[in-house]
Amino acid sequence: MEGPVIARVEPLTQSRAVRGPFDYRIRPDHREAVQVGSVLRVPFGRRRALGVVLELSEHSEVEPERLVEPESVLPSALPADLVALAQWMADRYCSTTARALSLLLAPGAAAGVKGREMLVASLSDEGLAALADGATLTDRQRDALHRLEREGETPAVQLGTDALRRLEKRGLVTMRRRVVGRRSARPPVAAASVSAPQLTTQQVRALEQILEALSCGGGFLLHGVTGSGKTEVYLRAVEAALAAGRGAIVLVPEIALTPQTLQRFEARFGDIVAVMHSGLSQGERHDEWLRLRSGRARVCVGPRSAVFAPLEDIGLIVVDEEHDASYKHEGDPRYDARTVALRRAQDHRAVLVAGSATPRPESMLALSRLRLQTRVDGRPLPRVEILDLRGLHHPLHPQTRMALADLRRAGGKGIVLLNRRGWSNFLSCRSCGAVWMCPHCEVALVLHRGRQLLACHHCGHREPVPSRCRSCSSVAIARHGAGTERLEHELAAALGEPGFPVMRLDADAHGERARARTLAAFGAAEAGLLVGTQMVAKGHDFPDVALGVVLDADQTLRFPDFRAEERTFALITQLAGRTGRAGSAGRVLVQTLAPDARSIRFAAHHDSEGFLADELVRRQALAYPPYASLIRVVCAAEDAGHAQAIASDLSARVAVPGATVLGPAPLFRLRNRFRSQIVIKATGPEQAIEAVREAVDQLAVQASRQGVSLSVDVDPQ
DNA sequence: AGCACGCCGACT
DNA sequence: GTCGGCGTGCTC
Repeated sequence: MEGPVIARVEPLTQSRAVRGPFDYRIRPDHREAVQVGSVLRVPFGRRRALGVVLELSEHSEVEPERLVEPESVLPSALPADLVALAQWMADRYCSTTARALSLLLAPGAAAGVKGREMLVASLSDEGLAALADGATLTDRQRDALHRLEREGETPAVQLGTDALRRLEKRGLVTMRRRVVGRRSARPPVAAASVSAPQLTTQQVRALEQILEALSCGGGFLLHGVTGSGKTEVYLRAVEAALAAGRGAIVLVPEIALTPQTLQRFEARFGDIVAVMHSGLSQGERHDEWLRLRSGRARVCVGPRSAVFAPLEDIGLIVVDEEHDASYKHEGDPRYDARTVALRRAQDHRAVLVAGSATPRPESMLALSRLRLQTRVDGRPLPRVEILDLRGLHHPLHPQTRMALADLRRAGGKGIVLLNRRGWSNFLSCRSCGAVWMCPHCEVALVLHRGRQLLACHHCGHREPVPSRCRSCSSVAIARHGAGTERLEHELAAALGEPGFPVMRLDADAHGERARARTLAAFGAAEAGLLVGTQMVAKGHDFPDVALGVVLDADQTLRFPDFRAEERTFALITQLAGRTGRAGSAGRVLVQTLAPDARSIRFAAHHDSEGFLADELVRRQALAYPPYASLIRVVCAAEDAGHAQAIASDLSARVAVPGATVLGPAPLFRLRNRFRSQIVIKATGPEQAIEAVREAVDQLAVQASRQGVSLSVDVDPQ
């Protein structure tokens, strides 16, 4: 018996119109290497493509003369369970197997990233003899040989490559290239060597339930106020999973600014942790992936893509800050890492623990809840005051101004949150009224004064700041609205002084490094203000923040979306969670034009219980998630008619019992493409997903020929 | 006849 | 996504 000779291969094309699998005959010399999950280079049409083996078989339906052989087998094959996961994702998110597989491949596998090689030297027999018989050697050469004798094979750079090269010529050392891991080895840390803090009663109770489920699987929502010690519960649960000989995945939101969580895992578990973060190069990611695949690392900490960590046996999956929007992938397939985590946990009979201070209604319904109601340091929650901004013409409420002045006088720290970047929202001409718009999108350009440009926040278009109006040549240009840049400027002018710095943190603040520096500076400062977008409310733990201010709480509320309330509640609650100090509770001010909005009221009372109960009632009454599923399909094309036509065709095809189809409705033009959207609301998601998948598959060829791209979003955010 | 273009199917 | 084959219709 020579084993299977046919490989069913999915070619990794991005096109919806190309569907595999395609059969290939496996060469005898490839038979051992080719497994389910193997990545092959295959002839495909008159081109070559990468493909992933979905299945092995003895037979093929294809006529033998048409079968060809793969050219090569790439290293870093995908584990079989991830191949199955990709196929499930393709179905669930109405995408293609090839696109899903591309997301799960080892980082850089497609680009041919390999292990990094390093020149290493070792002592030859002649070299050993030379040391003994006192051959002519320079001091440097003698040192090098002695070290090689003591330590064996050593990286050449440590001994001086030039000296070694001469020794090599004389035959005293041998040099070769060796594949090495890119990340500097971290010291293994014994679990006991890092002192773990004493757990609170509630932490103990939560942990007990999680540990009990480790043998059979289960899903938990760890609902705990900020500072209630959720991370310590995760750490203990991971420890237990490791002790049971299994692995763990810890998902964290995509904020490169919170290395704290990563560091706690590394400090507790040492080199058994693979950390995926945005600071790693592609090669480093690849090496971390290999460490997981080979079992050298058994814990993976990282953002949403870490849910695809190639672990053999997963005992636990943690989703930290489970309400965070970054768990939703914005490319195709538009997967939700929380949903995928649940699926993977089921596959591996693992426990899922989703933690948050502001959980989603979805998780309330789907998971069993564990509560952490007290903070580990006993700190009380801050007083939250709602400031009615109606009828006021100044962007700062008098009480806000007073509070800021008091803060400066007392020498404390404060965070001011404004969810709007830039200097001014939009510019208009005072004489003819023309508004500066993005040439590619139907949105106004935002003024960035510091960078001296107008920018489109949707497509990235930028242009110089105008000195006169394009249509009427007037030089009178009005700047409307204020963003974080202007706010920082004005607060610095009004309050800033050497002992009271005003800093800004938003997506504009040049690069991750600069942001990390800003955070470090604010963390270390005795007093001062941190001004920024929602970024400032996420994940960072600064001690001693006495005042938190939300300048425009309605900004998220005005968003035309059924999750607007949830987002607003979360934003205020997260900021409140960051406010307060050991001695005093701190204070949070919420400026709003809608002081009676439910989300704002509940947040002011720290009542996530009440908010969730109320929100669930509302969702049920309106038949919104989690009581129904939404599927959004966007058709985009340079030709408005084509986009509209495909959308209409789609909406006619997806009508299934139990589903309501809304639209097609036009969306604003984006990146030079007109867009038309339909939304399907269904009580039973499976049927609706299947209907959409079929309709999209049928229309895929026609759409691509008309230059229409289809984007399906199951459970949109 | 020669060719540009659009449509359509194939890709193992 | 990309290619080639094929039909149509225009031009030399």
